[in-house]
Amino acid sequence: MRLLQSLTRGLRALDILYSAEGPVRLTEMADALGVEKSNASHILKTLVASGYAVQDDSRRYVAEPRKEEPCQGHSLSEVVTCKELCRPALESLVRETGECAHLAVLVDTRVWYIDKVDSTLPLKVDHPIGSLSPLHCTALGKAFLAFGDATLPEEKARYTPKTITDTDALMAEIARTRSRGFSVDDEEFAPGIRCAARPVFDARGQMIAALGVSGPSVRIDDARLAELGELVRAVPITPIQGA
Amino acid sequence: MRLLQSLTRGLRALDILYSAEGPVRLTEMADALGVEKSNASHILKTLVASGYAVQDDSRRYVAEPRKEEPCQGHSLSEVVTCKELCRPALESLVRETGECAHLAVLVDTRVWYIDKVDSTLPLKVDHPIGSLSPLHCTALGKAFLAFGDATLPEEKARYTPKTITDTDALMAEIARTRSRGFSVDDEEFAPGIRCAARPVFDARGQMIAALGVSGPSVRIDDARLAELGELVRAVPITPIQGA
DNA sequence: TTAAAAAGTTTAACTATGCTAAACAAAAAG
DNA sequence: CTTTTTGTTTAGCATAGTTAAACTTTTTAA
Repeated sequence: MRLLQSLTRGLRALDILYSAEGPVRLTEMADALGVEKSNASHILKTLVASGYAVQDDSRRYVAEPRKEEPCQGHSLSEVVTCKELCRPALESLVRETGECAHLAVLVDTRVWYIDKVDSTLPLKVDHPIGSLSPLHCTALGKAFLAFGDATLPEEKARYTPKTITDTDALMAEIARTRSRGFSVDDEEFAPGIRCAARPVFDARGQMIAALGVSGPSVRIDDARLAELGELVRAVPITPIQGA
Repeated sequence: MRLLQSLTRGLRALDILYSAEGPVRLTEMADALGVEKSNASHILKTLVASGYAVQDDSRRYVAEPRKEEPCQGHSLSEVVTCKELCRPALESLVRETGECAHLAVLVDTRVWYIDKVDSTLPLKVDHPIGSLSPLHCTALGKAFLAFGDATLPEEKARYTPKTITDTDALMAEIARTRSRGFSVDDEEFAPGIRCAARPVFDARGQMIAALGVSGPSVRIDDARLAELGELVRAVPITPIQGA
């Protein structure tokens, strides 16, 4: 086995840049690597040319933060910020529709309810905050399937006669959701409950949450469900600042 | 300026590994770089030797995730797993003590309540799930200050006459908390409420959540508070698997 | 301001390094 | 078991990478 000297040294230089407090001088680097400064210069220039480092205005070198995936998913901080920014939207939806509104985020293969505003009517839906629901039979879950990067679960449990358990049928439903701009749940998770939901995006255009309105079927016929969908879709949300 | 060929190629190989879906075969890499496979082999071996990649059992290469900060904080998935694993502890504490139990995670400068089990008694504490509270005057927050990596907030608002707003006094309180093994809140956030809390750690030994029991002061004298603290500290929690 | 020193870049030239090619070894497929 | 594919090692030559020295630029000192 033949280890490549210049590559080994270059990677070592990268290590040094990563673990350094601040910017690193050429001479320091040459000393640290135990090579001539001309050589260190070539190494560092190569790191810069490959996008692994940058040279600041005082000619010192800094490691370029790896872009790859800044971390998969959203941080707790982003999620809470989103929750707080979506609150007014939830409240105004409840005011306008009389039905309750929910906010949820994607966690692996389920949605996690992180906020809600209750309906004031005596007959009402109540998914408690902190509860988790499946993706394939809830409006919030379908929003993640249609607009987020959730993957269709293999297992699709049946909760009601209306639950869509066929993969192809669900794919078609998701395609419809995309073109419509909002997702619906027509008594697919719990009998007597209908729901319409939309995606909420972060500053990078990544879906971070789903926001929905749900109520009892007795108050929500097809026309009303479409109306709720449009209202949910149109409700203004303060843009979430990039992290 | 002289750019180093083998270093440039090595960094390009790293890029390919980082952006690849799964593990990369030697031959693919050689093709992608436009070099002989023997050369690609040397490059990859060098990346491995420098700790930038690893070779799996089927001899394919994967980029080693940059260790530095594996990502700050916990993922939603870890948090929900923790919540579900802590549920039995919350329930058993409520059964044993008659008071209510809460679970919270750290979000920036506040704690976020993500689960609770209510007391069955008519006079009870109720921090709703989804709400956020400050660190310096709650038992859950103090647990993060003492056992987690929360930093002491500059602004320490006064909520009750007992709220500790002096930095030195709070530091002393945190030191006491560390040696005691659990934190307490003696009517520092809301009059008439006392609370005892403990940290919950993940597989890496990082604090992920705080778990506490709280009740009305009329039922909780100093001796009872110490007793609750010991109960909270001793309650068994299923270890959280590493991510 | 000027001179001296230090830090960084470029050039030149030699040889050790890192390529290609080919042989060898080890898995995987048939 | 044989064949094919994939990965590793070896050999040897050409060149990429090293050192050393010249040259620039920036910083420090006078």
